[in-house]
Amino acid sequence: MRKPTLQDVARAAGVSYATADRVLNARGNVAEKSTRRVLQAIETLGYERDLHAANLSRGRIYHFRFLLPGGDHSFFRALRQAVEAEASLRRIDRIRFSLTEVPTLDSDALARALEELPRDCDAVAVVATETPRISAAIAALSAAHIPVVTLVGDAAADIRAAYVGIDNIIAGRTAGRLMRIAHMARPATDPGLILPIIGAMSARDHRDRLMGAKAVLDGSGQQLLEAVVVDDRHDLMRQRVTAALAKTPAISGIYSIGAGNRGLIDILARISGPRPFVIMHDLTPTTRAGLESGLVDAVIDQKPAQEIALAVDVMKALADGRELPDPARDITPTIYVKDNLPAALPLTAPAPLAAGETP
Amino acid sequence: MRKPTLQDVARAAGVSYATADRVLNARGNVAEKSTRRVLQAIETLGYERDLHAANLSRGRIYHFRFLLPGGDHSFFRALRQAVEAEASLRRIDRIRFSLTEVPTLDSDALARALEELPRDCDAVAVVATETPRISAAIAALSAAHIPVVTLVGDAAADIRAAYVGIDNIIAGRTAGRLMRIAHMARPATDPGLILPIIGAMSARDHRDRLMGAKAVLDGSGQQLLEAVVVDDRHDLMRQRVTAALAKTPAISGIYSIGAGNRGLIDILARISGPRPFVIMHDLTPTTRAGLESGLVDAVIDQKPAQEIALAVDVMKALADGRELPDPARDITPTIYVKDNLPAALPLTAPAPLAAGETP
DNA sequence: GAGGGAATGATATACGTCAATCATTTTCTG
DNA sequence: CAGAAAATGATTGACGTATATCATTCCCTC
Repeated sequence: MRKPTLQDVARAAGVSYATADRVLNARGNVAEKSTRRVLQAIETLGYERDLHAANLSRGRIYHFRFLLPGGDHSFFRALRQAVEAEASLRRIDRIRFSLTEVPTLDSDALARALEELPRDCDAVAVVATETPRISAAIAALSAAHIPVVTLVGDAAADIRAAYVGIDNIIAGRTAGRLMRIAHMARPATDPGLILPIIGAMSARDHRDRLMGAKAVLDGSGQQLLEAVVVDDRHDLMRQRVTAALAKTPAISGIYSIGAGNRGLIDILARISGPRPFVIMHDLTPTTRAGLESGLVDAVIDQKPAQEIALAVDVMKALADGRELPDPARDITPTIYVKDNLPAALPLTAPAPLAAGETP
Repeated sequence: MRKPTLQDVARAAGVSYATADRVLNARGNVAEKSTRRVLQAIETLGYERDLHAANLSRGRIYHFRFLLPGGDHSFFRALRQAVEAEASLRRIDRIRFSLTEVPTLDSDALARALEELPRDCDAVAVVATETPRISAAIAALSAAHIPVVTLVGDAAADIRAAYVGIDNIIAGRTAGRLMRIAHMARPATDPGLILPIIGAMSARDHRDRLMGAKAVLDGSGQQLLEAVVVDDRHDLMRQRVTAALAKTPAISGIYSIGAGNRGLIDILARISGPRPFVIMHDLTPTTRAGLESGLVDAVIDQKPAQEIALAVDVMKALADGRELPDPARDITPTIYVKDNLPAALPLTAPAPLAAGETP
């Protein structure tokens, strides 16, 4: 009862191995009748090509390229580290990675990087924004049979092969929901004031989050103040949020949509008396410390490591022409509170392997 | 710059392929000097055995056995479905699964199943409870070089090879934290009453969750009432929780620790006026509907599909004698609210493959 | 029914490893 | 130093597929 091989298929179809191979690999010069008989045999035997044997024979090594924003923002650093981690895990699967850093928030630089990308790879993953030039570059890659997976931020849906990342409107809605929960016991006469803090209004993901939060808070009674813009910078965060708190002392909730949270935590630490309910994005050393110290109440995370792992699974499936992996492993915004932070410890120590011992 | 093969290693070590093979596969009859030179060559060349070629040569097919509770509890059904899903995904990796259903909550039956388990597999995954007989059975399997991975519930940590699942104390703490957040705006004179509902006090996971919640709520002002025990049954849930609500109308929060939530949702739907803040466990059709309708405020989930996927990764790594996979993909209790529910839709439709087209 | 192109079969080599055999060389022991 | 034991080298046939070559057979057309 072992798995059928192509030999078995050929025998069952009453043709030679060579013909079965010609059908399987679409080499042409096969009579329609033979093609049908081979496909029929594949069907009835439940034949599946042994990918590992095939790749071994071809000497194939997968090559996946990542185009990720550089710079020292914690989130992108985490993404890049996740790529390194996957690289060492997947070497065994004959997968090679290339990681190119692109200037952050520079859509022309990204477009150029995509245009100049060497066509020597099996798939590309890129943190995209939606501009015509970038869309054109992605379409060109697709035309060259290099599927493009968008990561974190999406491009036009009909061009890229798949998007792996959270929906930022949903992330914003989730934050809004937590705000409602934190405010639900307040008296109707004082439902609460919520201050959103944003990196830039031009950033699509930030706008989406704000929009999502607003949608959930509408009609809840809580008033959403005008967003403070801080350019993802700690210093501007300190300045402008301090000013906002001075102007509106009754603020009962803060939703920090982008980065620069170190500045916000400094401010929170100095507040005496009741602190507002605070939600931040992305689990970084800073936000984690904020949760642990109790200055931050919730962090909404997109699990960069899992995102990269899923992206690699998707790219592999695309390269093999297989179905895309289980959507149940899809990325949804994760809520971290003080108590469900992931451990920084390994699962369990591996059993030591004696020298020369074979698995 | 292709990957070095064992031939390359042999050449570099100045020995024949046969000797290098004898070292790599610990076949014995090799001089210590040769062993050293080969290991040295492996080191300097960075040689890694090509697992796929090796398995092809051996004709090896991995065989993993799952021992999962049967019955129609949604959570265990989800676990079993996840195994089926992995089975079809991993067939390509030459992994075969066997799934045995064991009576729920019957530790003797589980122990027997473990004792009688055919020794024809490469690893076992089991939803374990901690009894001496089960521990002994697991130890026996380990002694027979069959690593055992515990799932959902752990056994003695020094016997099993790895545990894949959430920490239920942490899950309980997370629920407690959400309760605190939902109650944080209440006046000090009326901090709130919280009703825990439990399946059975004898269930370790339920006890742990309750303990975790209690730890976080201690000192918060909210009073944790005595737990109502409902045996994970809808009918008892309806009866006893109705009674509890009648007796203590001021209940402001309900923490349902186990199953039987269909009964609870029936009750909640009938409440007119302000409803208590409700937390349940495990995303099932029932709890999902509860979230969507607004009767339930939060669900704490352990992501069974991901849990199974991680367990398979772990078993594969154990079977290959490799390091265990990235702990960053570890399982932490996930908080679902109305707005961050996972989509039931696929990631993206796969590109259609022309007849006979080769990937 | 001959000629020509299309279709098919037979066969070989390679991919990297495992597992085995057999001949040969080295090392050890008394 | 002989003889035995240990170590090594050389080689071979799997595993399932890819890819290529060459000879043969089939079918269509004129």
